[in-house]
Amino acid sequence: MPPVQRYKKEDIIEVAYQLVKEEGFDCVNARRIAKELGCSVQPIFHNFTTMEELINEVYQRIYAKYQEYMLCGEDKLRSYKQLGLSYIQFASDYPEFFKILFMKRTDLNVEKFMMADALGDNIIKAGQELSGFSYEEQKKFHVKVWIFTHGIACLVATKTIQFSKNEIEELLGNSVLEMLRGYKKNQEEKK
Amino acid sequence: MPPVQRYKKEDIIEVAYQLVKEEGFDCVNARRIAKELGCSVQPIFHNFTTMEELINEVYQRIYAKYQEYMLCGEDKLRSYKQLGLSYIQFASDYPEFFKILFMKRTDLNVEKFMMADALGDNIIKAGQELSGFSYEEQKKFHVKVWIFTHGIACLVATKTIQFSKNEIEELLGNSVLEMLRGYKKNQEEKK
DNA sequence: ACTGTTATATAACAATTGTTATTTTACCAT
DNA sequence: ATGGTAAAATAACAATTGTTATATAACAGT
Repeated sequence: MPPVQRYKKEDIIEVAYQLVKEEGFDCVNARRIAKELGCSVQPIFHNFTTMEELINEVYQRIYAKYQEYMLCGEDKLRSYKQLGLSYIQFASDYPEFFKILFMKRTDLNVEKFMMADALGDNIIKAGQELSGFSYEEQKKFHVKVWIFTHGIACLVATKTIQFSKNEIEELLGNSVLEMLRGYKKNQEEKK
Repeated sequence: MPPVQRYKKEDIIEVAYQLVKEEGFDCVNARRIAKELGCSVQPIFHNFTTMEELINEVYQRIYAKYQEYMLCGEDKLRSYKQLGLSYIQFASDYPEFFKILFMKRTDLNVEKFMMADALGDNIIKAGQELSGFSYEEQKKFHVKVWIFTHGIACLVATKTIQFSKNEIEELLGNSVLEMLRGYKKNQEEKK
C-alpha cells in the first residue's frame, strides 16, 4: 500500500560518498545531499536516524575503497613494490579519502598504518622476497620503506607535489633499492 | 576620557593562538575566545573587523613559530641534520600547527615545502656538506631526504607513531646515511 | 473509487556561529 | 561631582545545520 521508495539507502550513501570524495567530510550536510539527490531532507532521515549514522556508512566505503587498492581479490596482497605504489596511487586518486584515513589524529590510525592486523604479517613476508632479510630484520627495514612511501603519499594527497605515475614509480623504486643497499652495508659494518 | 582598554589586540591573538595550538582552527570561534578571556565578544570585534582578520594574525604567528624552529637567529639556517630534526620536533611540539601548515591543500604549500624561496638554496648547500655532492646532485638527493623527513613528521603530527627524541634522531640519522650510501653506490653503477 | 500505510515535501525548532545594534559603564577633563 | 567618550556587556539578527512535526501524496488491496 505505501508509495514506492524513490530514494534508497544506497543512493543516499552513494551521493554522500561522492561529495566526500570531492570535498571531504566538512562539506557534507543533510541539505547538500538532498539537493544533489533532488529531494528534501526527509528521505535522508527516513533512512538514517542521524547524520552520523550516514557518515559512518560512508566511512566504511572509504576504507573498503582503500582495501581495494591494497588487495587483489580475496585478502590476497599485492607484491611489495606494488603495495607501495598502490598506497600512493590511492592518495593520488582519492586525496580526500587518504587525508581522512591517514592524515587525521585517530586512535585507529596506529592500526591502519601498515595495515597492522592480519595483513601486516603478509606485508613483511612480501618484503622479505625483495630484501632476503629475516622476518625480524625485514620488520625493522620495512618501517623505513613505509615512512618514505607514506611521505610521498601525503605530499601527493595535499597536492604539494604532482608527479606522474612514472615519476613516482621511479622515485619509489630507486629510493627503496638505495635504502636497501645502504641498510645492508651499514649492517655489515656493525659486525 | 574613555575607559582603559581591558582586552588588547595582543591578548586576543594570544588566546586564539593557544586554542589553535591545542585543538586546531576548527574549534576557534568568537564566543570561545571571549569565554577564555572572560569577556563578551565585543572586544574581539572592536579590535578586528572580522574573525577572518584575527585568524590571519594567528596564521602569521604559526608560521613564525615554524621559522623559529628552522632558523637560529637572523635568517641563519641550522645544520642539515638539525634542520630535519627541527622539522620533526616542530611536528611533535605543535602537531596542530604542523597539520595546518603542511597537511592541508593550499597553493602555498608548494612554496613552503622545503622552504623553497630564499632558504631553499641554503638548505641544499647545508646538505652538500654532508654528501659532498654537486649543487644539482644534492638537489636531487635532498628531495628523497626531505620526503623521508616529512613522512616521519606527518606520522608524529597525527600521533600515528610516538617515538622519543632519541629514537627519532637515530631513525632519521641512520636512514639518511643509508640512503646516501645506497644512492652513491647506485650512481656509480650507472656509469 | 476508497482506505490505510508510508514516502516525501514543507515548514518549523533548536543549536551554533559571525556580526551588529543598543545599552551600560568606566574614566579623564572640567 | 559631572559629562562626554569609547570600551564592554547584553541582546538580538541572520545564516547554517541537525532534527522533527505536520501535511501531502502515492499506491496496493479492498
